[in-house]
Amino acid sequence: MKRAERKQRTHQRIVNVAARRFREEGLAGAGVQRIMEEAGLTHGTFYSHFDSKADLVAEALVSTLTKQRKRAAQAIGDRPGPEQLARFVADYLSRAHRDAPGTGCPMPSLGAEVMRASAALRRAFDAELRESFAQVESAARREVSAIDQEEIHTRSIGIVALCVGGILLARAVEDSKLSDDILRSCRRFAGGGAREEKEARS
Amino acid sequence: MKRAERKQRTHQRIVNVAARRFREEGLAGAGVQRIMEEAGLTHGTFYSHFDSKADLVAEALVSTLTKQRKRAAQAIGDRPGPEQLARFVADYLSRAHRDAPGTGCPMPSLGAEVMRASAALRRAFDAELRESFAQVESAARREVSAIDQEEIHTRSIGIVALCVGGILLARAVEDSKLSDDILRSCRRFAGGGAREEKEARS
DNA sequence: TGTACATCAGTGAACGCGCGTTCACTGATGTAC
DNA sequence: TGTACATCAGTGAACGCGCGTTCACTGATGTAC
Repeated sequence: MKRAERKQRTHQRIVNVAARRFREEGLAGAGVQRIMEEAGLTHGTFYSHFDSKADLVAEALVSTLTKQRKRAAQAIGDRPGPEQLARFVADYLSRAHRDAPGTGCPMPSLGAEVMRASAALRRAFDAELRESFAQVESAARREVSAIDQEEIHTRSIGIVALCVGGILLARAVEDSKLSDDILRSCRRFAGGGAREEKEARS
Repeated sequence: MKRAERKQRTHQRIVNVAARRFREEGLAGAGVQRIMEEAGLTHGTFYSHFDSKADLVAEALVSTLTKQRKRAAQAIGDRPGPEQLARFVADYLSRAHRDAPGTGCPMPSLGAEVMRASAALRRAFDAELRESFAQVESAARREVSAIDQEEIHTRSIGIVALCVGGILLARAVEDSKLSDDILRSCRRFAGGGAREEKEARS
């Protein structure tokens, strides 16, 4: 079974390269040939690993969203307490995250292309997004003392949208002072003001 | 001077078609040839109107951001009062806006591509975004009674980011119930809960 | 254990296509006398 | 006012390029006897 093992490793290598390049250059901007080249292969063998580029996109997208949740879980930490949500927000809306689209959350960088993609890809995105909402919701449940379940739900989705929009805008502008201002304002608006100077991702 | 006038009208027609198609299909997805075809012209004459596709992109982007502010101004209305911000949010985070990317705000649909674009385009985006922040800020100034200037600034940027992220996510998911939930939650999170059932864009 | 064979991950050339861009041209429009 | 000419918005064919995809092949790896 060594052959299958090696193939699987190659497969994963392609997915990893693609996941980074898609986030950096967009789904349309990152081509099969250059992804394969960076993975140390000729583009001919691509189709022995994937049926089509769309398959690679789907696998890479799910992979990055899963990794993003792992990263968020690390930022939130395992100590329960009122600061869990604030830590998530501080990590997500950090300068480090803004400056590294290739290793960050795929929602700001690929969301618009997902919106134009096939129903199948959007369904996959759906499922992943629900997981992310649930993750934030469970952190929110321990955050502010006296809010009801519905408000926790509302607040969790709102914070995720705020984070995604904040990173998107902070990356799109040219002036770095404006960009920093966007990050800072979004962190405060999310209620993470108390920890705003602590940026987990350095 | 009739010739110049006619040319200018043609020029504007191209920009209008492009502005819609860019938002619908992305900057990379909308090609010069099909834009020209839809404007009722052959693609050959494109370069008597623009130096390059990048020029068209810049002009279309500025045009749509300006129009977006006009639309927002209309939604906010001219009556001063505490509901101005809520009206902006209700209009922006409406199902109608979500379902019509081609005529809506370009930030959710094109933000990620702007982030990868030239410094020149990002500077143009910069300037437009500042105007949009200022518009929301002036509405926010009349909204909640006792908040200081800095909080108004923070809140305005936060609300814009929330709106952009909310529309982005609401468009990307496949399940319409989840999408509606995202819009509703973001409206409430923005503090626009009181008016949430009133969707200005029908 | 040694050899002959089958497998299949990876190679490299080629495909049709649409992209952004160029350019020699046409012919209606507006101007000059 | 009528005519001859210049202008230039728009035409249509062509360019080189990189895209996603296909396919006949090679040669190292693992298996069977």
